[in-house]
Amino acid sequence: MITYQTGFAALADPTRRKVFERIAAHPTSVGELAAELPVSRPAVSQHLKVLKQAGLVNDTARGTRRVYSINPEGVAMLRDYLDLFWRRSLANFKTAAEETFHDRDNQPN
Amino acid sequence: MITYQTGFAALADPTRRKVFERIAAHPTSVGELAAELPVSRPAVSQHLKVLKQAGLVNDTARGTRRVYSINPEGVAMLRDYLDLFWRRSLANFKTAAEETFHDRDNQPN
DNA sequence: ACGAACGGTAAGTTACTGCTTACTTAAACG
DNA sequence: CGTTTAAGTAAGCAGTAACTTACCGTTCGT
Repeated sequence: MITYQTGFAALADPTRRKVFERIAAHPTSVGELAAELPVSRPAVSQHLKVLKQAGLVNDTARGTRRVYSINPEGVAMLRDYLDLFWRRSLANFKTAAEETFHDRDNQPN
Repeated sequence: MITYQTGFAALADPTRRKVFERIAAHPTSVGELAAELPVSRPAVSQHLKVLKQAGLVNDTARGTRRVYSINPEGVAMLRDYLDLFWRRSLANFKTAAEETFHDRDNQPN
């Protein structure tokens, strides 16, 4: 199942985020990623597994290679989560400011 | 410093995300959070420290209490990161589809 | 059919993270 | 002032996470 948990945990690791960003630049194979990064190929494989289970990437068999690309749905899900709480916090600021305004004559603070 | 690293890592822990969400609902004190969650008060304190260093929350002294609220800037930063890669992946899909279209006569596949 | 290329999996090690209890600090208030 | 209330800090422990090397399975080319 794709959850906020798996999504944010996937992006919490710096190496894995680099993998994610390279794939976002253009679809990439496992070996190509491993060549660009300072970790072994199995490490990249493990990171890709985590990213895939988080719903952040897709993979396609392409001969003996396996090409990974970004899954926009998972990315959008996390973005929308953050956007929700961003908007909510702005709304809270607004009402808090209004209450302070209304109370300013009664409550000298 | 506020980074993607600290931000995503902060939201990767389920308890910490609950803390974040409660604060987003309305500014809350440490003790109040601890009363609502299945962890000790020091644990909540430690989570709040991580969230604050990640730039996701602010705190204000309020007598002996300390009230935490959401920091919209940090939340927006993470949202914008995800939005960028979301848009980028959609653009990639589009160009990939166009290339497939152009090649359809030459490359039977 | 065989070898090479590519990639996933297993097992083990090291480092970090989240929790607890115990202690310290700071503000309010009689 | 001393006590109470609230919260941050320290130390220690258990679980997890990110690597490594070694191994196994598939697909392509000759």
